[in-house]
Amino acid sequence: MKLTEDQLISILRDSGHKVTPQRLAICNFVLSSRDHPTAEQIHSEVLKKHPTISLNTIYQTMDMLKKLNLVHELNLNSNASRFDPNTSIHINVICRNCDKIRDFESENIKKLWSQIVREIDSSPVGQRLDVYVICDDCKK
Amino acid sequence: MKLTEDQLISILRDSGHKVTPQRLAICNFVLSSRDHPTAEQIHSEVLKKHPTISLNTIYQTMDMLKKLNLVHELNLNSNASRFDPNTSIHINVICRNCDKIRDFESENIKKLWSQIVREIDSSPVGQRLDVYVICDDCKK
DNA sequence: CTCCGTGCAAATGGTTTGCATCTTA
DNA sequence: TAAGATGCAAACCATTTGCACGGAG
Repeated sequence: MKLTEDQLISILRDSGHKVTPQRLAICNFVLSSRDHPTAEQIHSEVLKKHPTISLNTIYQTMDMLKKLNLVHELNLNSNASRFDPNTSIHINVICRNCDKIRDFESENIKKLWSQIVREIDSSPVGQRLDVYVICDDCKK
Repeated sequence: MKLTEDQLISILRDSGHKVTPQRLAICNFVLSSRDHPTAEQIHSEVLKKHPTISLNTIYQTMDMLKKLNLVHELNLNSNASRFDPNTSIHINVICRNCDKIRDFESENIKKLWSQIVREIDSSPVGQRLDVYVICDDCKK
């Protein structure tokens, strides 16, 4: 995770949120995840340490993290959203078949992207770059 | 609409689909739309000419159009998907507040795309490029 | 002590499914 | 006449909402 626990706690307190063990557990898992988990997947992971935690709490915490811009939500064509702790400009390489997501970063692409965004006469508050592929596993 | 009715009918027949009045009505509306309508919006529009058409038929027809690559589906953070008849490479400028979508085209996007294809070691089958803004109406 | 967070349960609502009937080719 | 499309109703299921209780500050 790119944030230490102390940094995370500061961010929560500074933004007027209370620090609870459930919140810390959810944030620790999601922010260090490289797998773009669904709410359900976050839930079943955090259940291991907090056996009574509810899905509701996952959703509320993800709303909070979205507002703090610490995660992005990716709505895919399949039912469940996925959460991405990588909030820098990058490409989501997404398999059309199994929804697996791989992050792809490139300086060239960032440069071209910011050039294009400059042409749009509104100030952007975010972006999403998806490239759809059929992943190697699904090609078999 | 970029397709004549005859062209549309040929595409349907060639791909093994029957041509029904409902299908034509839905396709005519969606493919000429510049508004990224939801299934509900398509439904209430087509109801005017076909008072018994069901939402189910809208969904099935949109699935067909997606497979024919005549529309793209955009899942947004709000509940309902929107359908985009512009399947060329472009940017969706989306208002974070009201979900209004404006298409943005630029020569530089093609440059960006060929760069992406060059750098990613899988052949892309599609893409989605979003820029999120707060639109002028919502800024007020 | 007060407010916010948590967790349970119920509600919501877009989308999907099952199936009988109708239509196209 | 056979395969596929339509339309109605019911099912689905991720997410949201309401609310009483509990813990952080």
